[in-house]
Amino acid sequence: MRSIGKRIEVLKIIAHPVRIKILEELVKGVKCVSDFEEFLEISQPNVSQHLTLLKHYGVIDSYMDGRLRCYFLKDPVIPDILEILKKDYVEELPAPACCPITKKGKYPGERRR
Amino acid sequence: MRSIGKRIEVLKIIAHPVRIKILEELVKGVKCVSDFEEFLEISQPNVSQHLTLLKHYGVIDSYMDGRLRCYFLKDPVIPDILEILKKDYVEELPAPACCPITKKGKYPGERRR
DNA sequence: ACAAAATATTCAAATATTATTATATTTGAA
DNA sequence: TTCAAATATAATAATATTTGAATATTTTGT
Repeated sequence: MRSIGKRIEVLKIIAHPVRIKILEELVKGVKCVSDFEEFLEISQPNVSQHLTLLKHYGVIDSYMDGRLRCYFLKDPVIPDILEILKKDYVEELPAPACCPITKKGKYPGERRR
Repeated sequence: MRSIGKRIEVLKIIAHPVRIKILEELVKGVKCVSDFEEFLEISQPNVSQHLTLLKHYGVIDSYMDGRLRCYFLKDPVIPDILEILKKDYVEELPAPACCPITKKGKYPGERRR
């Protein structure tokens, strides 16, 4: 299991529009570089760069299949993260009750912005 | 509800060790700046910068309570993300079966690294 | 062995992020 | 209304990220 620090690193790495798209494809199944090149609208070298980065952080892995390099998901956190990104949150969290006690002590004042 | 792009932005913003610590405190309840200053080992201006950033992206919100500025969680995605960061994943995702069909066609070759 | 297809690497430029330091603002109390 | 506590802002310097362009590598079929 990854340390909390490593998990935060992974979170940072996947928090990129192109890489999220890549991962959304990979949860559906294996894809090779030229498959991505087709539906992401970026250059082949850039596709490779993103894939290499994801692989370096252990998010995905790959194998050769003939001439094609096929990528697949490895880190089990990914499906959970993607699910949360799509989840329907209707409300904000409830605002806290007035004037909670912090370590600095409770103040009686009215709330202001 | 946020767009997918905005959600990815939020993901990126929270993917920082200090900001994760801040959020882990805030899921427990309201905290003011000097509370954070105490247990995060960073300067007061830096604490404010992280809090301001989180607030700017709508992750947290705040109110004045006397002299203290109190921060609290706003974005409902945060508890879910924090839960995932702590979740115990025992295994990697299963590797895909050999030689799936990609858009480029199925290759018969043996797998290689 | 050679050529072509598929993918990776390298480098540089542009941009973004981070933490530090110094300074400013805001608030309640005296 | 002045002072001090609490917090915010601004400017800077250091570092990291991102992309594009050019080039290199790897693999299979011939």
